[in-house]
Amino acid sequence: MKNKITKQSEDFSRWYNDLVLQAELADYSPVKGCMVIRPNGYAIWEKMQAELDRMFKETGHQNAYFPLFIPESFMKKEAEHVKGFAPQCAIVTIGGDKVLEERLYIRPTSETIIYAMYSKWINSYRDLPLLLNQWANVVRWEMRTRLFLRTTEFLWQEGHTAHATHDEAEEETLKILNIYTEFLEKFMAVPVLRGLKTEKEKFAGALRTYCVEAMMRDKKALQAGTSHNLGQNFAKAFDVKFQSREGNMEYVWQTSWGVSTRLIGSLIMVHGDDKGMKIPPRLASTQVVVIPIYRDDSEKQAVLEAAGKLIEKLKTRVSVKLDDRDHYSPGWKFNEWELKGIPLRIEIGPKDVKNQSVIFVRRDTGEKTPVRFDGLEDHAFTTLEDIQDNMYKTALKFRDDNTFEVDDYNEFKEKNKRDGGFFSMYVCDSNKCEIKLQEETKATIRVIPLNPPGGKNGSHKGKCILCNGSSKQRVIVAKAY
RNA sequence: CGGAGCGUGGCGCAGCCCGGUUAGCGCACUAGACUGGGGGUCUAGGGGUCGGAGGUUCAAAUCCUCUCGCUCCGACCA
Repeated sequence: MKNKITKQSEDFSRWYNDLVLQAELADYSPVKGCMVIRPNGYAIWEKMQAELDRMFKETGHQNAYFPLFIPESFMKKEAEHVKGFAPQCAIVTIGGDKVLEERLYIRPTSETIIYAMYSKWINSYRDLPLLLNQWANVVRWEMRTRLFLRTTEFLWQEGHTAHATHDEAEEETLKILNIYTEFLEKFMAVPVLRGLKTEKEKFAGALRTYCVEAMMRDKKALQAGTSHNLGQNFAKAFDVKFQSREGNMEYVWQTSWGVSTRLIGSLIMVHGDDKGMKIPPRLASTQVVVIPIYRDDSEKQAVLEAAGKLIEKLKTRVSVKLDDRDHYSPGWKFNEWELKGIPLRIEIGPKDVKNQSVIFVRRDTGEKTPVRFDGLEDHAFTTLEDIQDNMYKTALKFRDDNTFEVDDYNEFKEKNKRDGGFFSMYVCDSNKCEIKLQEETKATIRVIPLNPPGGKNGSHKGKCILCNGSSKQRVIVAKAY
């Protein structure tokens, strides 16, 4: 009965694996590098999908579905794109029992096949903007995998839009970045840094890649979502043209953007502790678990009856589950639900029934509070709101406490090695400095933040920490997943 | 692909060097009783041809060869 998970402080990586397996979020599959998402994990993904889907639709996007297989010739049309993805693709060469005339790539992402269709569907400026999204699985042949964070097959959504002008495409790219930010912060209680990827880190085939980056409890960065302004690169490769109002044939301006089941990994690593997972209330399919406590049959009857009535009231405001399994002790259940991250636990025993009150136990703080039967459902609701809020604040404070402004390379190297964290520093645009940085410190430029804090005299400019060359603004450097 | 480690009931391991009764332990599981406000106790059970193939031997979980898989650390990536 001692399925203790490894302590975070002992070995973060083992802690993560233990948690994922023991909280029954996912399991290793018989296929190398792939995972099985178990009901506990999938429930979180469904919640994420529901919220994001709503946000996409509210901003005018529609869902569609494109094939899993992509003709090899499509993959090869956009030069940068092929270069970026060819090394990590799975390819079907046989169909039925015949060798295929043209090999079929299993989509690592769907730009190519979607834009082949766009070129067919888009004729006039009246057809724009075209705003589609698909929920799908994709396959990338990874060398090293980790549950949720990097698996050979994963689930995601990919949005693909086409616009008449560069500015509209840019606006769309940023609009999505805002949606991701809002989703991460409001629902996942994960604070993010928004900004631009460097040339080196951007998506293969994009003009610009924007991203949201979050800090995990081990102070490493995780890219939680990306939004690409594709410019006209794919439009040219796939001949996606439209006739403008003025009658000219022009290439469309495109965007693509996505978040994946990796978000579940970030949820775990941002909030989890030595007891297990912490699901933010807004993503919890079960927000409250009620644990009845009794000794004999007469107590059991009285407690369950009272619990039943309370649950009816609770159901009007929160999602609640009664754990009336008889073969586990209350203590066992406490640990079990804490491991699984249920935000709020309500204990009800004979004493409570007598007092017309119950005990609330918060997963975020562990705090125990007696609460009267009267108005219980409202109290549960506001407690959940408070948990949601507190989880965000705690994560934000952790990130802020571990973000450092540095102007001396040696100081950075030492601190990065010793403590880790996010480092705000000046780095110039040259690829050379970026590569040197990575080679010498294992840290990379995670993001060039939007709206950087102003330097002295409101200027953002500074000297590159490596070569002393000029740098337009501070960037965030960190070790990353 | 390079380095390290590991494959023994569902899970975690011991046994292996130094071959030899019936392959053992903890947890989980089943039945029952007592229990129940932070992972309860006792009793009685079920379950393994030791990753796979080949070899050495009177005899292999144990020695040898090959092979497959997994985890961790690096190079690639959401």
